[in-house]
Amino acid sequence: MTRTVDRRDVAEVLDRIASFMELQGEQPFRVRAFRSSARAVDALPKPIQDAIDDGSLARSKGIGPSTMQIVHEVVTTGHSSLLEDLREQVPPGLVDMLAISGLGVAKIRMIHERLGVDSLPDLEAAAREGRLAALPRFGKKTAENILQGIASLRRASEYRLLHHATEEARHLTTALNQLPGVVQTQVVGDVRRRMELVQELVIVLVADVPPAEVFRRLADLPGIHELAGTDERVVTLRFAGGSSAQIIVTTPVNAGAVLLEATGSRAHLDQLADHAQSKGFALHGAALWRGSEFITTPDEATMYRALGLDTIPAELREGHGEIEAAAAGSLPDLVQAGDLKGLLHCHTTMSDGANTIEQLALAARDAGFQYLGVTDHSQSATLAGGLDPDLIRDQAETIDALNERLDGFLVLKGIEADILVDGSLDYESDVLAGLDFVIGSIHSRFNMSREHMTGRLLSAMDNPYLNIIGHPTGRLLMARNPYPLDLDAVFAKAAATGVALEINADPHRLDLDWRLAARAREAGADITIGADAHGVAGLANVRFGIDMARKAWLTAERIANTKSATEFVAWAKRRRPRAGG
DNA sequence: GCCGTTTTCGGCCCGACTGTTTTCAGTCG
Repeated sequence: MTRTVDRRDVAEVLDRIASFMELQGEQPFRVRAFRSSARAVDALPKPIQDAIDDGSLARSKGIGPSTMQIVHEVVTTGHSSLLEDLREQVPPGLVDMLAISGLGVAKIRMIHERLGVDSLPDLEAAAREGRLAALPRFGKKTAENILQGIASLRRASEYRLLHHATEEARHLTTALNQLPGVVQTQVVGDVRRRMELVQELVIVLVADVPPAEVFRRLADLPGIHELAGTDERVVTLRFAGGSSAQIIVTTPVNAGAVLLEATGSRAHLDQLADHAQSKGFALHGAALWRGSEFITTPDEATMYRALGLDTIPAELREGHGEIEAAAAGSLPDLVQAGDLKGLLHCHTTMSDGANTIEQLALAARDAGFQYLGVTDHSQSATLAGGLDPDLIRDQAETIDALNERLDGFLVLKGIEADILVDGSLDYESDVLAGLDFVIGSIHSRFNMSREHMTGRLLSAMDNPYLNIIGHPTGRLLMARNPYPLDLDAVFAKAAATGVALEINADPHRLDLDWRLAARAREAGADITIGADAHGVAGLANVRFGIDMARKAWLTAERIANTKSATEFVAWAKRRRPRAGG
C-alpha cells in the first residue's frame, strides 16, 4: 500500500519534471510553467484532495489542464508516467546536481558530455581528482565550490525543515489517535523542542494496552511500509515514500518520565539527571527512582515537581541554564502566539507578493491581529518589483483609503529597503519620512569580508529612519550559510541605537537563529518577529518566529510587535530627528 | 505549459554584478 499522497509530494513531482525538462533543453517557458505549478500546489492552504474536490486547485494561478492531469495521476496512482518517461531519457543524477549552488544546466551538460559523469558520487570523484578543474570554463575554485555543495546536499538529506516535520507529525498523530487503546499521543523530540532542523520524528503513545498489541495495530495503518522494532517499547515506522518516524509506547503511570526522556535534549537530560541525584533521586531507563522505589509520573509536571523544579517549557530544554532557573523559580514568562498584536514584514502584489494589501489585511484581522505592516521590496530589487518613490506614494494612498474602511484594524506603511554596500538605504530621507516604519535588509554582495559586512550593518543602523534589520545574517537553512559578521558588535549597536533585530519567521530562514537571538537579548537589543509573508498563507509563518523567540528565552515586552499599533509607530518614530530641529 | 484576451496566439519578471576565466553562467530578490 502506498502512503497517502500530500501536496508536497505532488509539488515535488512537478518540480522534478521541470528539472528533467530543463536538462533536456526544453523551452525555458515550459520549464518555468511546471515550476510555477509546483509552487502553486505547495502553497495550497488545504489538503490536495480537498482542493481537487472543491475545484480550487483547478482555479489556482499556474495550474492548467496539463498539470491538472498530472496532479490527478499522482494523487490516484502515486506516480507520474511523464516523470517516469523523463527518467528514462535523462540520468536522475544530473537532476540532483541542479541542487548544487553554482551548477546550472549548461555546466551540468558539459560535465556529463565531457566526463561522462551522471551521479553525485561520480561528480565528487571527478572534482577530487582534478578532472573537473581541467574542463574549459571550470577551475580549481569551481571544483572546491562543487565539493562544498555536495557536502551540504548530504547534510540536507539527513534533516527536514521544522515546518515540514511539523506537518508530517500532525498527519501521523491524527492517524495514531484512531488506534484503539491509545489514550494520548504527543509529538516529542526535536519537533516538540521546535528545533529549526529536525533529524527524526518521534511520537510517544500513551496506551492502556500492552505495547505488542499497539504495534500489531500499527502495522495495519494505511501507508506503513515496514515496522522495524528496536526494543519492546520502541518501533520505527518506515513509509513507502522513504521517510520514517519513531514511535515510543508507554503506560499512563510512567508517561511523564517517558515524555521527558523522549523530548530531550541530551544536554537537558544529563543536567536533569545530575540535579535528580543531588535530590536523592535517580533517572534510569526513562523512569524516576528513589533507591529501589519506582515513582509514578503520570505527567511531566509531576516529575519536575518531584525534583523541586517548575515545569520547564519544551522549547527551553537545551541545557542553557533552564534547570537552575526552574529551581530558583525564575523561568521567564515566555512570549506566546497571542501576545503578537501586529504582523510585520509582508509583501504584496505591488512587489513580489501573491495577494493585495486588502487581502492580507483581512486575513490578518481574521487571524486576530490588530495591525499589518506592509513592507514591499525597495527600488534596488528590480526583479522582485521593488517600489520607486512614486509607487510608494501610490501605495500610501491605497493604504489610507483602506484604513478608512477597516474598522478597528490598521495597515501600517513600511518598506523593506535594501542596505547597499556602503550601508546606506536605497531611498532618501524624505521618502522614508513618509512611512510608519522601515526594515533594512541585505540582499546583495553576500561575500564581503567580515569586517566590511559588519561595517555595512553598523553604518545602516546610524540611519534614524531604520527600525529593523531584516533577516540579519542572510542564512537559508541547508541552502546558504550566513554572511560573516561580528555579531557582538551588531548586537551592541542595536541596543545602543534602538534598532531592532528581526527573527524572520520564514521557515527557510528562521534568522536570527534562536541561539543568536538569546545573545541579542542579553545584549539588550529589541527584537521583532517578521512574517516575511509573500501571500496570505505566509502570514501563518509567525508561529515559527514565536517558537524561535521562546527558544531564545524572550518575553513579550522584548518584542516590538507585541505593542499596540499606536505604541509601535511611536516606537518606530522615536529615532527620527524632530521637525524643525 | 499557462495566461489572457485586443479570444486561438503571443508573451511570459531584470539587469547589475560576480567569480572564474578570458566571454559567460550563475546569483539576488
